[in-house]
Amino acid sequence: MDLKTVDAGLLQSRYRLTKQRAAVLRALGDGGHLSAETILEKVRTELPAVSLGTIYRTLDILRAIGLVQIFSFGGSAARYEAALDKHHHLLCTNCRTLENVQADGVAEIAAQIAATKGFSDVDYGLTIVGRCTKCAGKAGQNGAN
Amino acid sequence: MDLKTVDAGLLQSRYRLTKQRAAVLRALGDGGHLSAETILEKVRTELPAVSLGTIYRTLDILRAIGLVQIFSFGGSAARYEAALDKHHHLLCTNCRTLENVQADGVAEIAAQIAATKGFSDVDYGLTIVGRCTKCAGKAGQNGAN
DNA sequence: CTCTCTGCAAAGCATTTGCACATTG
DNA sequence: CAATGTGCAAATGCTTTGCAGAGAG
Repeated sequence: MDLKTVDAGLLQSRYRLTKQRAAVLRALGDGGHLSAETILEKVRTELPAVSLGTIYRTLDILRAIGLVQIFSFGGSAARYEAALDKHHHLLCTNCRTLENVQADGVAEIAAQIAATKGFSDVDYGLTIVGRCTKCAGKAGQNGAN
Repeated sequence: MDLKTVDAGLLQSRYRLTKQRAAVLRALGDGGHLSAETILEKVRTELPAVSLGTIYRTLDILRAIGLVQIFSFGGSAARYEAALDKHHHLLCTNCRTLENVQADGVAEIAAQIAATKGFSDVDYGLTIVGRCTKCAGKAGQNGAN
């Protein structure tokens, strides 16, 4: 993630650019899908006193500005990622690994449905779940929303 | 939902057919997207002593058998519905109303991506979020996973 | 200087679980 | 009967919040 964009995003907003916020964005810069807890650990390597509350508050702000995207799936902790390109998610229900994928055509389908129903300010997300190659044996879970 | 299917589903499984489980399925029969709490209220009209723990345990079993589908989105309580046809979800981020929609072409897209990545036992779900006609003014949320 | 942010600790909710008793097959 | 399910209540895990002091602009 481009730090100029990051700082600009915060500065242009009504929010202040603090070292905690910059650190959270830096933690997400590597492109992973991180839980709040994991982000806390990463941020604490530079700022040992940060609290989990601040992480959550920061992530919420960054989401509001559009710099961060949340992925939450059934029960366990939500995962956060830098909002770069539009993409979809491929989740292994066994090892819970999450991967980004591109999917042509979904945008049109979603836009068309939304238009039919009179929705505005539309966003959409396709989540594909299953067993990844490494987890190909084992008991199965159901449902992808 | 067809009760013959329901009972058969439970009987064919290794699970017992208790009055609580039948009642939960009946509560979902009307086709709504219900929270565990709402299901509890409905079930208590016939079985006043049922506990929330039992509702959750039952829903989990019914999901495992494939009779029930979960929809969970960012933070708030999950919603459960009878698993009838394959469909997708249209969610108003303001009033949180949830509607089922059909979407041609998504199955193929998802199957193709899953195949490329070597996934097995695949399921997928498209969630479209936005502001419904009734909520067309107001501040906006972000992200659809 | 003023207003916003942070750390801390406590609270909040949704969901899960241990245990003794009730029920099913 | 033996195995499984249930109610109750306590526990858990993730996330949010109130407050007093610290920091940004």
